[in-house]
Amino acid sequence: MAAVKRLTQRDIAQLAGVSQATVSLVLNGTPLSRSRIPTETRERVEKVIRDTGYVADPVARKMVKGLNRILGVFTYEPAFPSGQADFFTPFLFGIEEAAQSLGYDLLLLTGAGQQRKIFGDNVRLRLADGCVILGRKFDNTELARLVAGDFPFVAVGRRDDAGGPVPYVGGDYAPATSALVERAKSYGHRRIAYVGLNEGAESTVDRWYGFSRSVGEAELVTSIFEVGRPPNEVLDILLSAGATCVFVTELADAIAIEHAARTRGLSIPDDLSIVVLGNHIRAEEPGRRFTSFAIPREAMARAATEMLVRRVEHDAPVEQLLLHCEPLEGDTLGAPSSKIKKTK
Amino acid sequence: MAAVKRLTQRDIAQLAGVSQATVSLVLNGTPLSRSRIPTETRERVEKVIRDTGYVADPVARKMVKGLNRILGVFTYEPAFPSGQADFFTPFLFGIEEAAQSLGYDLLLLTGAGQQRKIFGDNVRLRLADGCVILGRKFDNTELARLVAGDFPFVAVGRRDDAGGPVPYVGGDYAPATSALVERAKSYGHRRIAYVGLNEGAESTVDRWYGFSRSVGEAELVTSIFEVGRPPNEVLDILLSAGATCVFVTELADAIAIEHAARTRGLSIPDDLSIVVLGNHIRAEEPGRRFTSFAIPREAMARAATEMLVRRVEHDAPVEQLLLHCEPLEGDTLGAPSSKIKKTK
DNA sequence: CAGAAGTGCTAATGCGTATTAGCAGATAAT
DNA sequence: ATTATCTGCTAATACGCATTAGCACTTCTG
Repeated sequence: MAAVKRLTQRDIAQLAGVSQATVSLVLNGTPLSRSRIPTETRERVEKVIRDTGYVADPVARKMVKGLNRILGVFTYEPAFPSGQADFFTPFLFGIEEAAQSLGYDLLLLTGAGQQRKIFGDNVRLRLADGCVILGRKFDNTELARLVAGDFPFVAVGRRDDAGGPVPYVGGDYAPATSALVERAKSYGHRRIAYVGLNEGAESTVDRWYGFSRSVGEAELVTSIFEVGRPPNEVLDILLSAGATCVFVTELADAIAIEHAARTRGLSIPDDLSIVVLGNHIRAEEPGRRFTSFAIPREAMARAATEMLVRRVEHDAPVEQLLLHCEPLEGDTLGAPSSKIKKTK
Repeated sequence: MAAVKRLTQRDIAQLAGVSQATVSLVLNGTPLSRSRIPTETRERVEKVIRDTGYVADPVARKMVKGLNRILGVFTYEPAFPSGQADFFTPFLFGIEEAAQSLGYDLLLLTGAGQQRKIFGDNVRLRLADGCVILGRKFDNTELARLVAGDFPFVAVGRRDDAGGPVPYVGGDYAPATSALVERAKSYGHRRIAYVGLNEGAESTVDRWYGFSRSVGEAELVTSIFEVGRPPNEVLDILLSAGATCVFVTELADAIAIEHAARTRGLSIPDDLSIVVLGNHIRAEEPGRRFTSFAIPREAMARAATEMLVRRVEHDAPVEQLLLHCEPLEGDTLGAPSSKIKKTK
């Protein structure tokens, strides 16, 4: 309706019959300077502020102070599309929760266009005091620039050095994977397979590292370093290699393999144990519950947010934190059937 | 680590032997003013910029330009908790999509505590250029203040006047409900019931309005204006009233009623048709698909965001938009069985 | 009763940029 | 030769706020 003219401190000052400086002092004066403003005046100003709903312009504030009590959230992939929703939602929830309790608002950076870049001509990121970065795969050039620069940020998920240590909070996938391997071995599995990528994103590498350091040479019977291959084909390879247990990085693959196996009349876990490395999708999925480990997404996001605030407020040094991933019992890992054992 | 002093245009100017104004003009002068700077000078400045890696401080830039290109998102209920997730996620997705394509970032207001108020002390809504408001039920006092004020906002969901017309984008529930009633009647239903609230939130009122204007006096055999009543009790009432078809506003109630009916050996839709007024939860729910209508949540959110930007950028007048809700075929609405027909 | 200390407030300044008005010199037009 | 136009640049200002120095006045101190 009326012109989109933002209220300024000058307007407030005029309404309250004081100067702009006084308004500013009322809003955020030090206890020292505050004591020089009598209660009467302060209340008069505060009333006008309340009545008008005035809030200091964060841009001007940022110009002079540097801080805004706003945290940026940058996601390399669009955050909400349904496909990604189950992946990002817990993170966003955790970030929101922590931000709220720390008194920060969230600036969701929409990535402006097709290419999501932190450093575009839209460096709007800097409006925030700092930034949480989400995504399966990061742009390493940008990460290096961030590390080199002086803008506070924290990554969710472990990141390799990028011209310096990257502050992050991640899931401790390697030991979690190792633990599952040990569990499989203690069940008697001696012919184990791996299906999934073994390089690329750090999270992938960590899983493979944890797996390979616990599996002996003799025990790893086959590995399929790709995702989304036709399940029957995968199953053929597994069976002909005599695998009694398969570790799968992607839940979707695990589901497909399990389905294929059942179709052939195989029993799980008797004829083939399946272990998934991380609960990628909602846990309440109906039907079979895969043996896996939990990824504490909300806790990771909360910790990352708190770490970020530490960096923003106290210029804290770079921290790197890996959170424990609890094993999920599930019902797809068991002792191999004696029949298969014999064929070995 | 130590706060390295950012390069400013003044530094660039000094290095290039020109004034700050010239640097600014080189960076973003109009073709008009640009033509007044000889190539030689421009290239000298550009070289310095390239060599130093200077980037204009976006904060200062915004300061002088006025708008922040930020849209606020205010939700009356916390947005992310899993219970609400299915309700809010499509909206957030739509908002994000539209904001992105329009070049806006999103400021998620974290609501800071238990009571969510727009005009609280620490709600810094006004950081944004405008605001999208989400929620099942609004605070009418606040809405009135918003309407009276000059802060651009758009509500998602129809809203009654609050001291003036409220700009909104909603779902057109009344005709969608009417259409389902007509469909039921054309199947031969003459004894129809209604289960759900009929007053309160606008969306509720619209459903009841659409229902009651299409159902004749004689056809409405009973109505239960409450939610969450024990399903067996509800079913008793429906059956003793001789209803052949029941309209339910809450999916949860519909599920409960359907379950109770099946338990008693009733067949749906033969013995009892069930119509749900709106797909409140994810459509891909396994099992029975209720006859209902689709709520175009993403489209609503997109339209609301676009409307908001229109208001922010061009000071556009208040608009009110209701989007069509497509009927969902489902399999819980069919012709009443002749047996029941006879009992009538 | 002079000086010190305290009180209540404001003018002035700077943050880094975009933008406008306009200056000095050169060239063209009359 | 005088004015008009163009060229190449810069000074000055505004954006909205936080912050410092300090003014005018009152009250206390010795």
